[in-house]
Amino acid sequence: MNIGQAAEASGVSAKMIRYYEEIGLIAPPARTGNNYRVYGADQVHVLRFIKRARSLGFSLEETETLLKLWQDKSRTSAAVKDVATSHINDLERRIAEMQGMVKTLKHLSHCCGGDHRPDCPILDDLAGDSQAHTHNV
Amino acid sequence: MNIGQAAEASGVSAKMIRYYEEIGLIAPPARTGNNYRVYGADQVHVLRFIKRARSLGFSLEETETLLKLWQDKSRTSAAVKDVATSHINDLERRIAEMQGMVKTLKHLSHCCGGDHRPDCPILDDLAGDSQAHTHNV
DNA sequence: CTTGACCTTCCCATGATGGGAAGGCCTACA
DNA sequence: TGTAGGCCTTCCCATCATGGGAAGGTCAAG
Repeated sequence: MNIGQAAEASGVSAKMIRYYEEIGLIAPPARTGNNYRVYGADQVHVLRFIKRARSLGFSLEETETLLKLWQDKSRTSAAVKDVATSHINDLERRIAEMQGMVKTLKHLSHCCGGDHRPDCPILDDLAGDSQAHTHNV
Repeated sequence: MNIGQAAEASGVSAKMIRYYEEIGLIAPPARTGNNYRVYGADQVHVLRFIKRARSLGFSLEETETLLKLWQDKSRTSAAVKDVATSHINDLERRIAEMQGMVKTLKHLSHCCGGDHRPDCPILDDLAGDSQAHTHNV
């Protein structure tokens, strides 16, 4: 299987497959006489594993850890769970951060007329105008 | 005021102030005879505006738009609100995406023993083992 | 024999930020 | 007067994951 077909089969672009090889995430595949990379079902399986891990938001570094655990038959499930848990914590931290932004922005937007006039509490807030923090009740 | 003091006063690092100047987000400041950048209260105000916009998750490109609107006295608040609204939508999309990841990960973690044994539904899921999607009820 | 679809490597760009080197300037202190 | 250290300057490099594209080799079908 050439790289294009492996990309098709795994959902990982050819560009990324080469990159993963370059950074040592995956092993260099065999080459044909014309220097083309050749992949088998096993490598495609690994690529799909990576793809799935990435889609769950794991970094390539975390993905590498998970890949090694996957291939280590003497791993403990606790080790895997640790990786997952710290990733969950990271995601939840980022979610909370963004939710804070959304909350502020929605409040400001709500207070903004959104009309033809220039007066805008959103800009007032960005400009540090404390007036903007006052709720017009 | 030198760049270090402007950084201190605005909360934007000297490194970033120079970068914002380089990309045209802020105007090049005056220079002293020894080629040092000099900032006044106005420039610090702009930097604080940028800082605040960044803390609300606006990209530098969006921040530039907001800065221009801020400085344009004939702006409409609708124009500002549009920028804020599309940013809110973007944040909410990303939040939902991450929440989906968290949901899946929590489910898998819940199903994972987290003990000394190697059996792990998290890895099974990443490996595409459909068994892992089965809820053990 | 040509055309088009592959493949190869190499370089560059993204977005926002930090690190650090090499060198210039200024101030305080001995 | 010399020097130490704390600023400043520009320039280059690294991050993280991905894509774009050029220049050139290979292969299969027509």
